[in-house]
Amino acid sequence: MPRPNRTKEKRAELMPIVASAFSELGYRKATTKALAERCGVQENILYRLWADKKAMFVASIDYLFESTMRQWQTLIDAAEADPAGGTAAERILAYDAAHRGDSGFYRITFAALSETDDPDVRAALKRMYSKFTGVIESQIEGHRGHAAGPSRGGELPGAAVAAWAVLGVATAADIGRETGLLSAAKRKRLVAEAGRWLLEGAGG
Amino acid sequence: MPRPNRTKEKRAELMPIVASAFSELGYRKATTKALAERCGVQENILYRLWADKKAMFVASIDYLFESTMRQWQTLIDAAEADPAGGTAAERILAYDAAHRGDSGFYRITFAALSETDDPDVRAALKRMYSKFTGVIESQIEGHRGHAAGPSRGGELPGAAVAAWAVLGVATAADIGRETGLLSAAKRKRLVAEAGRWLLEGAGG
DNA sequence: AGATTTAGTTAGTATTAGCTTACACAAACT
DNA sequence: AGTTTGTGTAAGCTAATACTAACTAAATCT
Repeated sequence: MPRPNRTKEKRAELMPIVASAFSELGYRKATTKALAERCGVQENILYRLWADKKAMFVASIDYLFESTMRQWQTLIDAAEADPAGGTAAERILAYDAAHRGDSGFYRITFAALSETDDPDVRAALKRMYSKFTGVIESQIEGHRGHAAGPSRGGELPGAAVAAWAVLGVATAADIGRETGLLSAAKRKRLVAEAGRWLLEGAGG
Repeated sequence: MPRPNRTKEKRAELMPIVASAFSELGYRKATTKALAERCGVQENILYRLWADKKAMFVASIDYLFESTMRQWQTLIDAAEADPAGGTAAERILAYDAAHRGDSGFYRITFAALSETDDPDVRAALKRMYSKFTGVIESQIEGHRGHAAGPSRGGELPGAAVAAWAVLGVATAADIGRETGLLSAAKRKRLVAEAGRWLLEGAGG
């Protein structure tokens, strides 16, 4: 029988390019023509890999989320291997404070958030934020359980609330970056300080 | 001489309709046709009031921001008139916790945040967030200065950081609403708890 | 009334968007 | 070799979008 199907590989090859195009351009300006050009293929090809433009966008959301999760997982693994270097929550927070927004991932979330009347986009976003806050929440719980130091006990917001708040603070950093209102140093302080504050209510 | 120019009045009349259209539909789906239909006029007319679609969008951003500020101002005035009922910061927080997102204002900010490669849109956003965080910051300072109760002093994040964090938490509430991941009650808790926490580090 | 500017209506244009068709070539199999 | 399926290239199609032009009617003035 005939030549083998390389669709999956091709999709994997173009996915990062498509995702970064959506990140940089937003949904509207990431025209199918622009996407194809960046991929160095004809528009045609993209339509053999994904049903339509929206599918390319949704796939980009999933892809970028999973990239982030892989990154986090290495930090979680590192924390497990070497507990003395801080909890996973602390490491993620520190990493995020230093690199928040570097990937431009947040830009795609803004694009998605203004396309939420589409059920597929909304579903992808929901998936993403649900998993994100879930992971953050369990990391916060893990941190509060295992970390020494002055706990503020009952006064602390619940882990679920704190998780959403942490996510919000990170988003604020993104907005500060996007508008040019917050320098890299200030963004770092924002994520680190407010994040730590929400994590355990202590000044570090 | 000839008939008087009603341009300003007409603009003021249509502005809320245009703004709500952008809020509901996002930039992309708020076509000039759709905008005109909602306004009950021909597209033509809109182009006599604003230079182009982008100008309508930017005007909407400014308009919605100013609406919010007027709302806040009444709370600030009320706090000044009756200090016993809580500081302005507390009132704004409480109000926001209860009504966050009702206006759909946040939807336009998401749309704007994915159009930031346009200098005019970026400038409008920058203006908006700059004023917002400025007001929040001064309210936080006012609160910390005047409020009684257990202060956590040096451990608190600076007012500027706290202002951005509060804004972020509010945005997280918007995301939770938009994705359907946070119920009204949970959003309220999020804004109230995390907000209060960031405001003064006390459990209320 | 007549001049002059605004307001409303209708129609239209140029471009571009997303998406498809058609066809030649390449690679795997029997 | 021949068949079959996958891949690449080129062109094109339809619908919609942002934006304009042309014209009529209505106000306000002298």
